[in-house]
Amino acid sequence: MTTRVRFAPSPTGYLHIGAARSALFNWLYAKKTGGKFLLRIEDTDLQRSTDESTRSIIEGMEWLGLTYDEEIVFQSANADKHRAAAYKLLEEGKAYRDFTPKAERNDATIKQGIADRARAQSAEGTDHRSNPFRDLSPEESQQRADAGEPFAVRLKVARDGKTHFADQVYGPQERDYSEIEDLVLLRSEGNPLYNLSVVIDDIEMGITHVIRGQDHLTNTHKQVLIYEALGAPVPEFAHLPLILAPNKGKLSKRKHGEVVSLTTYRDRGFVPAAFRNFLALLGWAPSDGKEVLSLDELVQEFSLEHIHRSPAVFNFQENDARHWTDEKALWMNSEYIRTMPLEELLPMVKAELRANKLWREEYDEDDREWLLKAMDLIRQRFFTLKDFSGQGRAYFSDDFDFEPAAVNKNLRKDPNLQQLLPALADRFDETDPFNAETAEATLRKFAEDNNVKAGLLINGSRTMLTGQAVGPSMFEVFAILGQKRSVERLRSGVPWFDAANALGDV
RNA sequence: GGCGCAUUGGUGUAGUUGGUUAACACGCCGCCCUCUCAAGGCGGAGACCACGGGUUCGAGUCCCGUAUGCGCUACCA
Repeated sequence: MTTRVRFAPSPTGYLHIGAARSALFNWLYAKKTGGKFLLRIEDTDLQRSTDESTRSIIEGMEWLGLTYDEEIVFQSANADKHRAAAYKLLEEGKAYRDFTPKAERNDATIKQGIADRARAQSAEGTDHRSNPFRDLSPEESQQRADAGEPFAVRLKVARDGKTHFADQVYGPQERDYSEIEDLVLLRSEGNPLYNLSVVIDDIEMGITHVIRGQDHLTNTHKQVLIYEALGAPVPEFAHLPLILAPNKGKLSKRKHGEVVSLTTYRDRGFVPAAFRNFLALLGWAPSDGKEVLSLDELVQEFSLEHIHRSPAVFNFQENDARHWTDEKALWMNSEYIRTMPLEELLPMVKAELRANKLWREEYDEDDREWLLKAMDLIRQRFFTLKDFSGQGRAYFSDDFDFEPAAVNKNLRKDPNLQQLLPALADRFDETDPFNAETAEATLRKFAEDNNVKAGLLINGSRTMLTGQAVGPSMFEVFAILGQKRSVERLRSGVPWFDAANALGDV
């Protein structure tokens, strides 16, 4: 039997990184076992579901390279089947009509309400089987329904016994029936509830392995009960440890904002493969400890057995721009940027330059080689794709900013540079051919002639040519920027030496 | 309130059948390299393996208890 797994998000917001990880693990498992990976949008909550959210989920998965194998299933389209299943159980006496009037619940105090009710029930001595309608005769139940009295349909959970299932991650699980209420299958308005819908859809889609967040672990017992009532085979389950915020609390948009949204990583210059790689390491690790893994390696190494049982903390620091997300994610991204094949990096750099009006059509043709060399030179110290248009701007445009600190440190510090740099420009102008080696020879000779340290000229040049205090080897920079631009920029710096024009004492 | 799950350095993890100086990665610090910053190389700080009891010659690994965190407990998903 080929394995069939699914990712089943509800489209009530952006794609959460925890959900993205679930999608990834399902996808990896499907590939690993040669099975199918399906996508189901759980849009039964029509109030909260939006098309925009559905689009963002699909986009996010595309970005991560998680392709699904069959048509997307929209859960709302299956409501009739869910209802039919509930009615079938009703007919068979495995479910019953509950005519208790629907109680209004307040989302904000729901947890407290649950605890309060539990306490009250325990004081009264009532239990999960105390519903007065549980044992109503079929005839009377039918009569009241025919008379138009509203009712919910509840599963009739047996008084004695236990449910069992073997979770692939958490091991054998069992739960006494007495702990499980007669769960509602159908609301009084006739709409199916989550636990029913998932089960029916999973049966319908032929799902063999349900891989999802640990928050569903205890609900699984209820679902097992539904499978059994329906006489359907129960799939394998594998629950994934949750991803927590640094304070070990729940990672949520309301509290933590955009760090939890997958699209943030796309928008802030992550390489999809890097983020995917990072995500794979949250709650899972390959047996050999190797952490930088290609997609193929990920598929090869992936196994449910190596999934952790304890929750993983997504380690970012709020209100700290430098550590806005997990440092390991940032490191992983830089690792990919500086080591991945240039040809693969190129389209991403192109998109980034384009978005900032730094792209020139020649980069696709005559200047393609130049672009690849420039990328290779500057990517060594970049962390995100954004750096190509940010720190890297001076390589693609003459219109770039000077960092005040760099100007102070490398230019204003020594007034002699005011004459030295233009003079160096004159030497460069006569250097032929002009390349990294000749630029170095020229500069060092010039330094000697003028009895100054080469470092002074090198650092001054760096700031003149790139606006920055840090960057690649300067001779490589001269070479990549070329003779003309190097000379121009060395000559153009008069204002920086003027104290009145100071950028402020940084 | 009940039930469940978890607990190895700041973070991610390895440590699958009890015997290790508790390993690796990120981060942090230092040195080398050097025109700067990275990268790279080398080294370092940082964990009484949540706590308390057992079992055992021996426990991060097994058992019991406690604490803490999280989850579920809903006519939410």
